[in-house]
Amino acid sequence: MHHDAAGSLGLRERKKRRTRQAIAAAALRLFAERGFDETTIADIAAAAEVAPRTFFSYFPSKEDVVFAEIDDRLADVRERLDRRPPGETPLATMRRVVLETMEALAAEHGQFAAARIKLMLERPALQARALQRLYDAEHELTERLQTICPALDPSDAAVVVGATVGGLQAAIMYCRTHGYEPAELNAALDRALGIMERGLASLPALTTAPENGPA
Amino acid sequence: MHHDAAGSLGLRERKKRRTRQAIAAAALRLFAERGFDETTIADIAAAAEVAPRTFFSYFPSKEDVVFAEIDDRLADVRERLDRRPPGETPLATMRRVVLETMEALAAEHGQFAAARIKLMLERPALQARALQRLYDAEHELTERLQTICPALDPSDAAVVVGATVGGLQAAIMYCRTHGYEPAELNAALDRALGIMERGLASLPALTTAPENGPA
DNA sequence: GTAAAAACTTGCAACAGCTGCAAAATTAAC
DNA sequence: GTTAATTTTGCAGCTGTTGCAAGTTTTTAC
Repeated sequence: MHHDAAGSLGLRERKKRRTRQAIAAAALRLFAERGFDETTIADIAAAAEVAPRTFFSYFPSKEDVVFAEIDDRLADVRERLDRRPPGETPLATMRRVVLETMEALAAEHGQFAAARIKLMLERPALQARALQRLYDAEHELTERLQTICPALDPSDAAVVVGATVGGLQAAIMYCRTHGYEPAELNAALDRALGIMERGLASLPALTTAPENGPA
Repeated sequence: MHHDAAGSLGLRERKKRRTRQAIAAAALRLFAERGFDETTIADIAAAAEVAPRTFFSYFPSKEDVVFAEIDDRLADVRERLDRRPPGETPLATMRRVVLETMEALAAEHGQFAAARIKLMLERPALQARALQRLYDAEHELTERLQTICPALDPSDAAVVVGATVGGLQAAIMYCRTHGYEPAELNAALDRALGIMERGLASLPALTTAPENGPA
């Protein structure tokens, strides 16, 4: 090797990385400008200066390009899980990771994050894809929880993760669709975690028979 | 009108209903026989004895035909929710509806139910679609919960439904992928409901710091 | 430094899902 | 039985997606 400049990455890898990012950036920009359906693969390829055929060697489908960066986020979550100090209870770990991740997301100010959300809310196909990714992530979390808590019944572990992810997701979507500020979102998440830790039976409204007779 | 035979349904409606069912049945049969991707719209249309173009006036996409009957199931759930006796607490309603629905599903023996599940597990696109339907159903459930419990905070209602649906879904999927019998599934659901009612903190494994130092 | 090998890009052709449109067939209404 | 409304159908066309066979670029070996 000659120089090995640019941090231990061969020319090939660097170029691929740049191309991938160029395609993703072009795609998200065009999606934001004209909409998802109104943008063709040919448009994206032209804007990224590659051949249309090349698009599919970087992303398996037009939908996948929307989630290009999300895998990096998942890596962050994994890292936060690994950073668990000895003595921290699993529940505390959960709470910490959730709040840290939200903080990181808010701080990041991702230019594309907002666009992605908007796209997802508009295009059912994208929403479906996002839900599936979340579902896949659930599996990984369940496995991790089992590793941390060998004493926990495997089916219970699945339930714990499913309920937690489902509850948090509902809280986040509620806040989003109701124009909450980040601070309010954090409060809502904290509240949601509390409900799930203490149980639904801790909500008086759920254990009291409501008046349901009409006048 | 001459007779008004066949229960207050015009010839037109009856025919449409039959056509719709014919298409769905042909599609599910072919999917089961050769697989989803290996079956074309033309195949389905031929088997159902309609023109290919007609398929799309009954179902918006090839994927949607897989979920043809599911809307009827949802109607059942709605009815069960309405059948709430006065004095029943919301938590009890939840528990009752879940268990009744599972019983109905098990009793039904749907020939297509198993095939549908298999398809969903194989085809990511179908799994995504199913998750989205579940997500949409969550919204409706949240609205209903709010109607029943005006005292409940709207964001809390979303969390309650999200956590419940997420937890139950996780339990069901766990049982399915681990070859549980219907009886075991019921037990698992009961257990899951208990966890969510009493809270995650009621699981000792989650509130005890595990040993995490290696040897 | 050059030549061979490996990896990546590209163009071409083709298939399948899906849509709009207008003609043909069917059902309903009078 | 005639007319109006609705449904089915065929057609033409676009887009996403894939396989294949060049052509190009980067890497590796000498």
